[in-house]
Amino acid sequence: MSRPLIAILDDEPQIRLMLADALEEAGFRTISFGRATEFEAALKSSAPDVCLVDLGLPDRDGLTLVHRLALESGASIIIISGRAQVQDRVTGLELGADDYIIKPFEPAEVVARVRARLRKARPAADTANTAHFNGWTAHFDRYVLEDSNGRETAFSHAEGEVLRLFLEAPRRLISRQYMQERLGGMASESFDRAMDVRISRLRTKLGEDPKNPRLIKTIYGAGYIFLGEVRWG
Amino acid sequence: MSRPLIAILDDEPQIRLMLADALEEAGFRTISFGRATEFEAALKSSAPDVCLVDLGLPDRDGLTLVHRLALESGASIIIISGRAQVQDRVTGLELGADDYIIKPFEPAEVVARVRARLRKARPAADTANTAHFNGWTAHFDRYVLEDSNGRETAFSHAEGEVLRLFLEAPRRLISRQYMQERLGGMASESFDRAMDVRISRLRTKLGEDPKNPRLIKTIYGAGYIFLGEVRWG
DNA sequence: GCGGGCTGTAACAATTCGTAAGATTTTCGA
DNA sequence: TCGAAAATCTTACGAATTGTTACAGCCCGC
Repeated sequence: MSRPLIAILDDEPQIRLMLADALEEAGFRTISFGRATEFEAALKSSAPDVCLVDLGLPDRDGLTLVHRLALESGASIIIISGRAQVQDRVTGLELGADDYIIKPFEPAEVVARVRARLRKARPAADTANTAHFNGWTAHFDRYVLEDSNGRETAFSHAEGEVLRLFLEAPRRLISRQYMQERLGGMASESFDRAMDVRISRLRTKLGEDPKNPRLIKTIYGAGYIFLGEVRWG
Repeated sequence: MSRPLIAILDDEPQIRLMLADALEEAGFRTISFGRATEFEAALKSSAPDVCLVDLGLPDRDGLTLVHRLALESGASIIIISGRAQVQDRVTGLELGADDYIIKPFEPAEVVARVRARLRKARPAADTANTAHFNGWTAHFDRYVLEDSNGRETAFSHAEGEVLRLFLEAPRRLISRQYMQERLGGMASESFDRAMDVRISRLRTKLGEDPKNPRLIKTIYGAGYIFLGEVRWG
C-alpha cells in the first residue's frame, strides 16, 4: 500500500474539496462522491482504505450505508456529521464506524484521524494456497480438503472458489451480491440457485449438520458468514 | 481472549470509577491506575487490549507515555483529555493514539469508541460472542441459546440482533427508536409490529411468563428494559 | 464413442420473518 | 372507579428466501 486511497462521500461540493485538498496534500489519493449510489457503484471497481462518510445524504440513509460498508468492506469508516448528540455518535460507532467527527471540523484533525486508522489497518490478504481452519486443511493447489485425521476429500473448482471466498474473510458477512461479483456470474434467479447448490455441496464435504451448520452460517436475506479460525500457509 | 481488558489511567478517582463502571457493565474487564509509574509496572504482567489515557498526569508527561505505548505495546490507545485544541488532538493522534476524546465525556460514547477499537484490532474475535445471564448462555457464533441444564435452542439472526441489543445494555432503557436505528429498519407502523413479534418470539425462547416477564420488561410508551445480570465471555 | 466427474437447472421442501387481525394491557381523563 | 384510546402482545398465515435432491448437459481422457 504505497499511497492509500481515501473515499469521500458528502453532498456539499465545498466540503468534498476541502477534504480532498487536505488529504492529497498529506500524500493520499482521493475519490469523491456526492451521492451514495455513485459511491456504491465505484466500490465495485476500487477498494478504498478509508471512507469518509457524511450522514446527511440526499439519496440514502447514511447509517444504513455505514452498516453495510462495515459488514461488507474491509475499509475503515469515519463518519463526518453535523449531528452532534452523544446518541448519534454512539449509534454511528455501534453500527460499525471506526471514528465520528463532528462538523465543523478542522482538516488537520481529519488527516490525523485518517492516519490513525491506516496505522492500525490490517495487512492485505494472503495469496497462499493452503489454509488451516478448525481441524481442516484446504489445499487449493491440489483441490483437496484434509480433515484432522489426515483423510482427504477432493473438492471441485467451483467449490474451491466459494471456499476461498469464505476463508479470505472469516467472520464477516459475505453478501450474495459480493459472491456474484467475485465469481463472475450474472445476476439472476438461476445464479442464486447455482450458488445454493455449491454451498450445499461444500457443506456436505465439510461434514456440516444441515440443521445446525457450524462453519457456514446462513444470514437470511443477507448472505453467509464463515465462522472459524483461519490461518493461511 | 473472551473478555477484553481495558486499562484506565487517570489521576481523578471519580473519573476512573465512572469509566470502570461503564466498561464493566458493557462486559469488559478493567484495571485502573492513578499514576503512570503504577501503570507501567502493571504493563509488565498484563497486556490490555485498549488503554484509556488521561494526558494530565502528575508524575509523567502524558504525550511521552502515549508515544512509548504506541511503539512498544500492541494495545489501542485512546487519549482522554481536557485539552480541547485542535492542535492538541492532532499531536496526540500523530504520536500514535488511535482516538482522542475530550472531557467532559459521556461514558456511553467511551464504551462505543472502545468497541470500535476492538473491532478492528482483533479481526477474528471482534466482539465477544458468548454471554451468560441468569442461568442462560447465549452463543452468538452458533446462534444457540443454552439453558442451565445445557439444553440448547436455536435462535434466528433477527432474534439474535434483538437479544444482543439487550445484552449490551442490561438494566438500561432501550427505546424503540434506538432499536429501529440499530436494526436498520425504516420508521413505520409496520416496523413496530415486526419488532413486537421479534420480542415475543425471543420471550418464548427464554421461557418468559407473558403475565410476568422477568427478563424483558416492557416500558409502556418508551421501550424495553432487559433485567438480568450479564457477563460476557 | 464411452464413462466418469463436474456443474447448472428444475422442482420441491424447509425455513425465516414480516403482516394482519384480534386480544390484552396500560394510561388517563371523566 | 370506569371507560375509551393508545400501545403492546400473540397467533396464524403467507411471501420471500434458502436448502436439497434428481437429472441432464458438458468436458475430458481413454
